[in-house]
Amino acid sequence: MPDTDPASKSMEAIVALCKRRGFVYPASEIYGGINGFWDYGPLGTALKNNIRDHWWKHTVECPPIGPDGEPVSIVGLDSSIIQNPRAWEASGHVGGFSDPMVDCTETKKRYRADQVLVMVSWDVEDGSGDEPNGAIDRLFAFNDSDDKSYALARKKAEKFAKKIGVTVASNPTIWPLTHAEFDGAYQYIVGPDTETPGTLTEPREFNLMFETFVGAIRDDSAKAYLRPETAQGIFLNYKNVLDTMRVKVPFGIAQIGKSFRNEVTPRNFIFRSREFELMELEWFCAPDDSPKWYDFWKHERMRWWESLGVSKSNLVFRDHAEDELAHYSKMCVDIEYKYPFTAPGYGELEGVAHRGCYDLNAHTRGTVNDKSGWKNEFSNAKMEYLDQERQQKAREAGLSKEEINAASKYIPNVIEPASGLTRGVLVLLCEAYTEDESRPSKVFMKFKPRFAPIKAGIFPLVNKDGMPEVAQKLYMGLREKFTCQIDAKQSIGKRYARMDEAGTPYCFTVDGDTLSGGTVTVRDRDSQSQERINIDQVEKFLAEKIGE
RNA sequence: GCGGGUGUAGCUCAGUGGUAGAGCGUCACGUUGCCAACGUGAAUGUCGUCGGUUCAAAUCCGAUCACCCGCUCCA
Repeated sequence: MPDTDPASKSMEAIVALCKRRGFVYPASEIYGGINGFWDYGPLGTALKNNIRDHWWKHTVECPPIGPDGEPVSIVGLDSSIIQNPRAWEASGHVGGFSDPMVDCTETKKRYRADQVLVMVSWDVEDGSGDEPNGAIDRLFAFNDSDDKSYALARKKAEKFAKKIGVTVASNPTIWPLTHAEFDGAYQYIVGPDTETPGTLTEPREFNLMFETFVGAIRDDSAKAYLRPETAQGIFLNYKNVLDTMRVKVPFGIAQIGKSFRNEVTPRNFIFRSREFELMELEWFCAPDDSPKWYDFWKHERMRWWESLGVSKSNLVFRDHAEDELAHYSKMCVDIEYKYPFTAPGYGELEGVAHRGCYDLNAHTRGTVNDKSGWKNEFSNAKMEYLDQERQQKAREAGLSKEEINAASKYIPNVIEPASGLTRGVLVLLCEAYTEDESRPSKVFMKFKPRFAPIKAGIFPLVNKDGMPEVAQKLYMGLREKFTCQIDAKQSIGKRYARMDEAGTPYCFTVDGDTLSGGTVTVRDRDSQSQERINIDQVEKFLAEKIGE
């Protein structure tokens, strides 16, 4: 029985197979590659498209039944990668997406500048008050919301205070490292994990958005950004969709597309790359309905991943703690997969976020982004929604005009299931990779038939006695409906082995009995067992297996 | 961004200063009677890249790029 636990699989072996069989290549490899970018080969592209099409079908074309028993309403969109840069100011990405970082030159540790606090040891009980005390030229930094780090800094401060004959206040003043008072005073600051002052660098900006220039002139007025997520394109078109598509809240807008993040450290094959593909659904609903929909999409999305053939035991939910929520998010849960490089732990595959009314509000004129401080004086969109069903009910209930408005006018809340398509590819590759010493290829890719890049191999057992002609005829009939390959070269075993590594679920072999009795053998990839079926039944057989 | 490791054919790797190699894979021809069979033949390399030392560099030195591992980061 082959082992299905990702913990037992080698990432290097999976990467090697991906290269060898044409799933994934390093981008611009003949020039030495480029960090954080990958090209999808013929089989990888097919696998990616199969996952993408499955998502689109189950999200847009044939969406699930909602919690109230009614089919949910979702429309598709394909927005531009480059948008007006003000969109990214409003969304908070230009300000909030670039966290200033400080490095410790001694310990080589890196901290987010806004998460480092400094104990201002001027505030000692020697009566100096707020006046800087020249005798005390050492400030002790620690990590925000880390009690141990605070205790350590305090201990260091007390030791130093004792040396110079003062005591530290029981409740010392604490300022963030980003406080203007510390400009040019870094030589006095002792980092959270060191004893010597002056090892922290000035905060440095790490903007994760790729910049480009629109038009021929490369100045700041022409600066634009490659989108770091597809979601904003949906929010920018929310009004357009509402005005033209006869949709009403609750409804969803779905989009699949490339996104770009200038990651500090791309790592782990295609898990964290700088160019990747997202499948995002923005679900708009009334604020008081939002918990119901959050819960619905959370479980719906897990069901969807399971429908790809991913083992339940390799998937988990992980609810975000309050302090790790993004600036826009009220609640967030990740669906995580047990990747070989995270096992026995799990790594992110999809996030389902409750974004509240943050995004629609952010694109409304007059809104001030609470993270970046950017004031929106450019948008001309009003995002408030009039819920006429609620309005009608409120009227019938005989409520006052104010009460009717309160009940029926709102900025919709957003539930966002956002998954990485390219991470889905990685998950299926890891999930399918199965070592089996007993077979010639030593390894096979156990894709669920529906997602396999190649659905069937068609082989004449030997290249004579009319078998190639019969195989060719079978192939010509099948190729219009299924991606399949005919192969008459070399030994039959070698052909099976090749198909095992490509993850082709079924191989049909034309042999002597085909010529006399009209049957072919079907070789099953996973069990390696064979059965005979009538050559006329091959198409039906495949259709049934792939539909499962 | 920091530290460690690796880089030679499509893959796995050998080759420690003196003519660029093996196994597997790929391709062609022959053969074939169900799991990488066999025979014959062929293609595939600026030894990651750039520079230095040397009569001579895959090999020694420096830089750089990419990948892997550990930190860091991941709205």
